[in-house]
Amino acid sequence: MAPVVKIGSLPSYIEQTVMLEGWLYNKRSSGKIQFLQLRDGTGLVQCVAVKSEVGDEVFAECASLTQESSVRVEGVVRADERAPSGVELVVQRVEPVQIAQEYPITLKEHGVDFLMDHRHLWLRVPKQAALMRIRAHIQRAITEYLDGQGFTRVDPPILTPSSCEDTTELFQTTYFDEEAYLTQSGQMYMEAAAMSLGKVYSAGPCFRAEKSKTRRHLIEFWMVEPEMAYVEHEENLRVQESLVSHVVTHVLNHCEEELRTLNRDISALAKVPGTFPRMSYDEAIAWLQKKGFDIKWGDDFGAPHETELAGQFSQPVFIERYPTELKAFYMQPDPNRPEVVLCADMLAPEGYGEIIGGSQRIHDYDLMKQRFAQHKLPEDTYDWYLDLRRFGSVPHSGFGLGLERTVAWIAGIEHIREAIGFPRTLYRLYP
RNA sequence: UCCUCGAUAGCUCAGCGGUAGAGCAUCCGGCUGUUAACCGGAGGGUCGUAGGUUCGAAUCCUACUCGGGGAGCCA
Repeated sequence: MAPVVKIGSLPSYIEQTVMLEGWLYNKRSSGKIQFLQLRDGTGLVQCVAVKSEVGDEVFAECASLTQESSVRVEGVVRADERAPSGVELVVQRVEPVQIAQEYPITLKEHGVDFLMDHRHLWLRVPKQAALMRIRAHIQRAITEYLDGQGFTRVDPPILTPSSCEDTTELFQTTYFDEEAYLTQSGQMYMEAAAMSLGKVYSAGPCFRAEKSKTRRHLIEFWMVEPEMAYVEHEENLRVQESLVSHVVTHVLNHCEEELRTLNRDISALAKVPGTFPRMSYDEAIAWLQKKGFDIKWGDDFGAPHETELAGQFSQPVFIERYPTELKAFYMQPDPNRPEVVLCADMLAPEGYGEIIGGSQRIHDYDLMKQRFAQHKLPEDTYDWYLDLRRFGSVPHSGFGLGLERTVAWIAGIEHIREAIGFPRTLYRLYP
């Protein structure tokens, strides 16, 4: 019995007899020769069955295989310059595992709606598989980096009693006799954990019931939220640029094949690692005004503004110190200019928009209490959050990195929905 | 919520007032080096739903349903 090996490792089995276990990606045939394109999750290889060599029975078995049929194939590995991957398998024996019915996703074009309805099958095509691998590598690079920097992963709850901000965008559910909501951010819990462990992060799903229909939005998305005690604004930004640089470098080093499958412009990614450019909100407004945009100090940026701002740079850019009024209640005011907060958004280049939002948090009890009143937040549900300012409060900072936006940018895809296995988009809960 | 575009064969689309079409997929036949293989043949349709205009509607009008893209908001 020939050893079972993975397609990705075939180059080290030249002239040996091996068994492959996979699925038929495509088949081309003539009267007396068939080319079976087999995939197994590690790669794609062409298996050649010649009628005069394998005999009528095996040849007929090959002919019976339909697109996406599962099959074991035994044969001899052969180096061949005509093969895209440099190797082929000369078929000796095939063992159909299951003959697939007429497969819905052909090698031709399909519309978004159809593909989304068949997401469970769409994942099998090389491009989607490459995206899942890149996503996994990005997650690995993130946790590798943070773990290496002394962060401790702490998992916040998914079911929460109330929101971090306002409640209109929350998915409501019940918790026995109480109202409960699906989390839209683990940040407040991370602040609590940081007061115990110093540097912490979470990496998990967030849910926002926003009626957003754009290529940058998902209803359920994954966010990485580091939080650091005794860390102020400046260091917060350095951690962010260092993390993102590490992630991009990791993908460049580990996902060359996947990036090629996706036709990603690798030279653009290679320019990313390093120190990122910065603009203050003030500078950004002035720059936009000079460009002819009708915008004044105190206005928030829209998508066209962000695209224009990020378009100046080949690296992600920080836009920092936004007006206090525009930002979340927990953000620390700049001590020299209380009308702005010590925050920054990181905008990805090439028009991918915001991938990180972060800030230094308010650590003063009285100021936080005042913000609660201004934002009419119910003190009973947030009392534990105020406790963090009652018992050994320290300056601290953190940020949230949108995983799918980061994947979409690094992979160079058009739409964020392909950056997650089973996307939840507006009005789509299937499959 | 608003703006905008769309819905015709299993899929991608053409047809835009006068007999329902093509490519791919499927099935049959041919082909010993194919690369989304190719060549020949066959089957396949309540033209999203409901109403209206008209001698006649896939085509024009209205409403609805479902979906795409975008805005706001955000990661």
